[in-house]
Amino acid sequence: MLHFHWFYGRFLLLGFFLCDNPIFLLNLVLFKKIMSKKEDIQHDCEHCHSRYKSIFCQIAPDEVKIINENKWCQSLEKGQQLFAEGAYPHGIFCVNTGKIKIHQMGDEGREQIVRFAKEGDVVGYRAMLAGEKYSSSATAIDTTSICFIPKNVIFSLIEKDANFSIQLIKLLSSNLKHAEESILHLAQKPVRERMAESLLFLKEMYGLEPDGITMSVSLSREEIATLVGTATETAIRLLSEFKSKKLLSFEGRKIQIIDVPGLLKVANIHD
Amino acid sequence: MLHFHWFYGRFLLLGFFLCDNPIFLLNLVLFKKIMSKKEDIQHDCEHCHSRYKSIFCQIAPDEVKIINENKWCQSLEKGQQLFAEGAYPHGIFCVNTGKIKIHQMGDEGREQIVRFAKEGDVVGYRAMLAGEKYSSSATAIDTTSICFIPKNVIFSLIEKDANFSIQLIKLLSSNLKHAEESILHLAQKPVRERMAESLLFLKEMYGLEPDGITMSVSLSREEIATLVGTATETAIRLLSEFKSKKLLSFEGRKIQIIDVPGLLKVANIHD
DNA sequence: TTCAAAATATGACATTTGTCATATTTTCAA
DNA sequence: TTGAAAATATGACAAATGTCATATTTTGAA
Repeated sequence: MLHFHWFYGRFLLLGFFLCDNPIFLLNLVLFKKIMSKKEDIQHDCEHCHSRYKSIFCQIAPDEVKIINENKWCQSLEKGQQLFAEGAYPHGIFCVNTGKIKIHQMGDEGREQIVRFAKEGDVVGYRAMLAGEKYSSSATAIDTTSICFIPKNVIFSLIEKDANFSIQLIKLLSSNLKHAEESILHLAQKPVRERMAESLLFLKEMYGLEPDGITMSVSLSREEIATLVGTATETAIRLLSEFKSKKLLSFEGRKIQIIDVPGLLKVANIHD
Repeated sequence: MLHFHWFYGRFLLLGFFLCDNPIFLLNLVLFKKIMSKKEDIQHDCEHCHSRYKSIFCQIAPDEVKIINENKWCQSLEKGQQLFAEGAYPHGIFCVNTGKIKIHQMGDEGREQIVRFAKEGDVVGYRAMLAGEKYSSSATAIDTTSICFIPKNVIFSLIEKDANFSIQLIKLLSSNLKHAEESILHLAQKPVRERMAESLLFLKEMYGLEPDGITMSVSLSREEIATLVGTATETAIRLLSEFKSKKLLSFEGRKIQIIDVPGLLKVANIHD
């Protein structure tokens, strides 16, 4: 099953690569028919619950219709890659449900997580809008359902709807603000503070399970380390330390946040 | 003289603060008349040499005229602050000539440089476009001449000209790409590599003097440290090390780049 | 010019953090 | 179920980097 997904993913990327070339568009449509699985429900944008949380929240009904006719939905299993650093973007991905990490590969083959996405977020737009190759990869960190919207649809929307441009501008501005804050913290905060901060960030980003304490997102120690910007062993040690200090508890990858004020203190976050 | 500039800067910010309120617009005009110095030449956007290098390179002549009528030019001395973290933006600044650093203050009162701007670049747009307070400060690191364009002019340009929106989107995308690369490098590269990289970056950004080896930008050791993300002493030691290894030479703040391939090697940059 | 303040430089040392080795536990496919 | 591989955990140690003290040089205002 996983092998099938991997195989399918490769073909999908090939499909996107060809989709700027009109000769291959028919092939792509056929390809979709053949490769689409039952799980890949083609959602309806007009009634999409996550649209109202997204950059598409203000667009005209006509435009929603155009998107709906041109989009294509897909589901991803945990660990499946949506796109890879170095590939060419042919559209953007809207997250319907699930969780995505945006990550880059460092010189020594170590990964660095730079952003996350969840329901209502849009993924893969930076490179597409800039007209560049992807500078990061995107991978599902949970079962995820996404819709792909082709490049030309987005650019014609920018042409027609200044409000949509402003939404994109605000999104990029927000990303940039967070990135620059990360720069500041990576340069100046010790690992312990960054670890506490990252855990609180993940809690804010993905929220808690119905029990009110367990974090909804489940990451490996290595992934947590690549988010914090430290070695896996250091991340493990810090998590154990936080556990022994009763700031949190965990059972494998299920982390419970016990003491938010305590974590804020360790993270050196005041006001 | 410097005291006068500081004083003037405060009033300038006050002016911007009031300029959304129509009642104060007349006052602002008067204020400009009174406070403008001879050095603050009011340039003509239609013949502006740096416009063609900027996000305004493609806008219609009518729009250039509107900008020209609403803009206001100012010159800054080295060290003078353009805007401060926490203040509210009322427009954007276009750099005519000179050099600007964008920096944030860390918890322990240590500064972190997150971006630079030069001729043709635009400054202070992130916060303005996002409708937020400034998340960074901007300070001249050389004698600089800037033009201020009010918020409403920019937003009406976004409304009218989709191409201008795309320019802004590409600018933010480019900033975001660089910021995420910085995150990767701060998290994974040792200080020595980052120092070599930063020096090469400054050489690319601001170029060399006519002698072909001296860097045009002149920063204090402390500023270099806040760019690299390290302690001032470590920055000093690394510069001395590079000097003794004949990768560069310096006399105070004037740094000569001697061995670019050597620096690339230290920075661990291949291709 | 002169002098005090700031910037630069350098040594000694402490601390943080990463690396390597290895044990233990968990996971997952055969 | 079972066994191999992967993930987690922990100790010992090394390396990188920051901090503090202090000397030297440079800068800029009186």
